[in-house]
Amino acid sequence: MKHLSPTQQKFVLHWGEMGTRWGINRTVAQIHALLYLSEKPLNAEQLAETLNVARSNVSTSLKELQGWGIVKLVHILGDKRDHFESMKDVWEMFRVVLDERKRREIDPTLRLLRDCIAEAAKDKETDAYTEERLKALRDFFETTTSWYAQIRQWPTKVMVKFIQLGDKTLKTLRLGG
Amino acid sequence: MKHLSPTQQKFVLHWGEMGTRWGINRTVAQIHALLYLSEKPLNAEQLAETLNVARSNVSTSLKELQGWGIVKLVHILGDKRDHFESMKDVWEMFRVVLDERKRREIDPTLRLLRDCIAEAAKDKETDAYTEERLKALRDFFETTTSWYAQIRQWPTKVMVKFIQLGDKTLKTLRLGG
DNA sequence: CTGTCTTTTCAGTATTCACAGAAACGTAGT
DNA sequence: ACTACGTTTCTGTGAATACTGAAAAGACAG
Repeated sequence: MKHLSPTQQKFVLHWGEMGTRWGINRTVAQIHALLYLSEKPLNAEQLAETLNVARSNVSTSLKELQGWGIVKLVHILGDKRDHFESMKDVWEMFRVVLDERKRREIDPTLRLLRDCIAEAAKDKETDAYTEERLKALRDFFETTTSWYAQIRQWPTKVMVKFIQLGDKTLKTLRLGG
Repeated sequence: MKHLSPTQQKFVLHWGEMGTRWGINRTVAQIHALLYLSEKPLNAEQLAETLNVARSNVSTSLKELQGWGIVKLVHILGDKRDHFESMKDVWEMFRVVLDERKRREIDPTLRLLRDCIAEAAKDKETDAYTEERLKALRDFFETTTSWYAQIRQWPTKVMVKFIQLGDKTLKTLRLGG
């Protein structure tokens, strides 16, 4: 690493930008991009040098990536420094990120919706229409998360096959059009 | 509106919080929450008062929500002020948001990946491994977006039925396990 | 136990982002 | 064209977030 080809730079910058759009710190996303493109695991110093950020910054970003579960610490023979590598299977990687976002964001939202609906049923302040809207939202999240919980277990190969069927599933499942 | 029930407040605050986690401005998300819960369209002043934010802020936030396509301007008979209402069908709402995020973020990413891959094939600086990783990412986005393009057209009813099948689709489609 | 190398924590600083308030602009009625 | 009401744009301010550099903590070899 250390100096990146223009192509690699372009990707790393873009990935960082995408990160910010989805609520991920730019540097965190850039480090992830770098590790994803790298055949060999990299250490904190290499990352800091390549991206021109402080090592402390790299350290916390790596912690965050490990927290997401898409980067892990590995050791290189004869080198006592920690090295890091990204998960390389794209499908698996997105599955892991989805799992985590579900756990951090969707599940709490579902809990809150249930609480709100229970409260709304009791108190007189909250009008019926609001209650109805909250229930609609809850139903949506319940339906989609339960679906996700099932299909996330499928092996990647099955998943890809399924996805590639696309529209055709409609006929096979006789869901009408 | 003007004063919200504690339940409504709880939801509006949470929705705002969720917004920030997904790269949406907090106030924008709160306004959306309010409109979603409200049976009647609201005007800018009502929103500003209820949320205690400046009208100018409401104005820009409403523009943003209209840009996303989940809030629209309506007129009330005998009132010349603009009123706004949120889309109420949750499935449709998420479909619209997904469409928009695809357009703004996924599509440009896909274009960039294709560019990078084309460049990588030519220049000697970018190693083969990087090229391979970029192709894996591109394949992922191509497969998933083309799937989405097909299923997004399904009527909500069909969609819900399909989702509720969950795991069962596997057997019916004979995709093995 | 000591010295060296590495990672982590922390406090201060910089940058980015959100917001308020004022001014400018638009529109419809008279 | 003027007025009244509403919307949008713009600039300065404040808050949140990201980042750096230094110090502390940890690991290991000798």
